[in-house]
Amino acid sequence: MKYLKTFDLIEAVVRAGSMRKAAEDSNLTASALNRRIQNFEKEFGWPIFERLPRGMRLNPAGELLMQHIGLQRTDLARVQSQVADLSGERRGHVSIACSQALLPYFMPEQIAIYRAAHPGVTFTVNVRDRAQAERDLASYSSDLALVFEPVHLVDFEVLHALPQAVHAVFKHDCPLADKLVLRLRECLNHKLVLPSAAYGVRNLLELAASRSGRTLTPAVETESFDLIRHYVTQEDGVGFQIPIGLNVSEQDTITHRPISEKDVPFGRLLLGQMKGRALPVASAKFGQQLLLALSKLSTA
Amino acid sequence: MKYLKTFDLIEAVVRAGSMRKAAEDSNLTASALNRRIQNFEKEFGWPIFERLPRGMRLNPAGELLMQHIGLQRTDLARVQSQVADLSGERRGHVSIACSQALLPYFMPEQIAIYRAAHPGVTFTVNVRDRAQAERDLASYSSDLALVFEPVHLVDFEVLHALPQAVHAVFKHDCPLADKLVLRLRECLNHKLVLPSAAYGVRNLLELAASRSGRTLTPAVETESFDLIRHYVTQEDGVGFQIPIGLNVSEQDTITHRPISEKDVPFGRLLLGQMKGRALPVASAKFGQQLLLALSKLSTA
DNA sequence: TCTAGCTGCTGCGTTTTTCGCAACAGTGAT
DNA sequence: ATCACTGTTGCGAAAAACGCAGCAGCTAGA
Repeated sequence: MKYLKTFDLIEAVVRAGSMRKAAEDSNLTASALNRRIQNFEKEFGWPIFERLPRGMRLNPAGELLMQHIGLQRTDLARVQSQVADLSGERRGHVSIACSQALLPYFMPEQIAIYRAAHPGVTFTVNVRDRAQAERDLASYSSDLALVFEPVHLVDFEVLHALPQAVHAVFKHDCPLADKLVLRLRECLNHKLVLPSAAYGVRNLLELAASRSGRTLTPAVETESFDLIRHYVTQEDGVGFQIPIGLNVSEQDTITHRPISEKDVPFGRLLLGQMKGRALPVASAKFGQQLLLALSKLSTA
Repeated sequence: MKYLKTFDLIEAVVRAGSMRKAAEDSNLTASALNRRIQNFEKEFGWPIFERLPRGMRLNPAGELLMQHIGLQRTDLARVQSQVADLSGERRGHVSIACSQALLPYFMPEQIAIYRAAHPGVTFTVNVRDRAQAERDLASYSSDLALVFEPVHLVDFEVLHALPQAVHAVFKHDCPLADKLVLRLRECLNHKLVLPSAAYGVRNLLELAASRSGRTLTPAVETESFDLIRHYVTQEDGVGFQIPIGLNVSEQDTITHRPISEKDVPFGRLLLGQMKGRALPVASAKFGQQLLLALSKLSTA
């Protein structure tokens, strides 16, 4: 869109931090870029950059304008997506921010299902912890979010909530495998492999432990859920995850059991979007598919 | 804003119904306008007008685009309003759709209060019935709505709800004035001056009448609340309104009494905005003022 | 302290885009 | 058939955007 070029240039300046660099990135001379920005500021009524000896930085007015630009872009994408949809062809792009637990099985399967029906739709999957995911929605850099136990919940419109028990993960020959439901104290006697503090599972465990007067002393602490699953096969440890990130096909090496709700409360896996925002067709439809899939999981 | 000129031209064509007329209105030649629209359609990817032998009309894609244009405009206004606000000066514009009952006393007073504090803020007051008011919000042609008993309530975010009893209005020497609270059947024996069917008061009365097996046969039916108030002084009739549109200063000529809630249920005067929309600063602040004023009324 | 290197900014000639004029093809009512 | 009206297009002129070169201001490093 040509009429959006000024906005592109403004963003280029923000990214580059100086006009001359931004001009190079945009295949323009600094003078032309300078004039465009100055003209825009004149029209807009206020300067949007503060001029520093080492370059340019957005001022508060500019920050507000960037929000507008983001909204404007995504809304145009939504319109074009809807138009494409009523023209018969389903095109578009879906960007979703989701927790790490969804990466191994759930999201690949869901995306494959959707793309089988609509090959013209492309996807961006952003791995975000629960706080970052909400910021993603607010800045329009993700259309949907599927996260475990989000933090703030302002501007987060919940489309579906799936309760998930925290599961303990261990080698299949671990004595813990004998029972169908575990108590927390049974697990704490083993070597602990825990996700780091930003994650919802860790949060739930910390709460539960402190309530029973104990502290968690992990042998291994990591941001990678993958590492948790694999480490317990090395050393006889116990990891913790939510079942949507676990699968039966691994049962030959590792297995998992839920921890009693009496010890660790259920967390909620939330599917949501920016409150009040009209999503592009592709994202809205994919959101509906996710909603259906999550509903099936909760009844199963 | 120059970069919005193409959108202005598109709107001009929609309004005029043909390019040549729109070109005149926009101080342009038809050829220049024609090219701009064609170029835009090319960039946009789809035609937005259908060409008829007698002019041009929006196609479905164009209708979607118009939504985007409306949103885009109002969001820019919001940003500029916010920027003006953080620059210290409170400028901006407030557009509000409201029921007729608010016109004589409530809105003038509230607007005067606000403008006394912020002389830079201008107002547009659109008189809309309860259905039109919601369409106004959805099309971004009004920021706020203050209406009695709205109909659909989709996309209508309620900021405050003020219960209002239906009041009977009559000359001060009417025998009805003897009691403090009236029953509906007492009023129906007089000549009725009723608002037309689009209004909430009429709706509540019709429901109440049919429930008691009676029908309303108005002597005068009108869209003007003003006329209702004044007609009852001519012929000894009974009109119906909500108290927020009535005032003590008229007590020398006409007076009013509430109708018992047993007969006619309370209606709700709703202050609201488009769901999920971020309002310009001036509109948001004025909405807060209205909210406060309505709260005082409900406790008084 | 001086210089090299970076910044944003501006006058001027050139290129690109847009515009106005006139003419053309198609439709519908008189 | 004529007339009025529509949208559309070729072409020269006006306007806007651009590139080049050079300006002043600041800072880090020799």
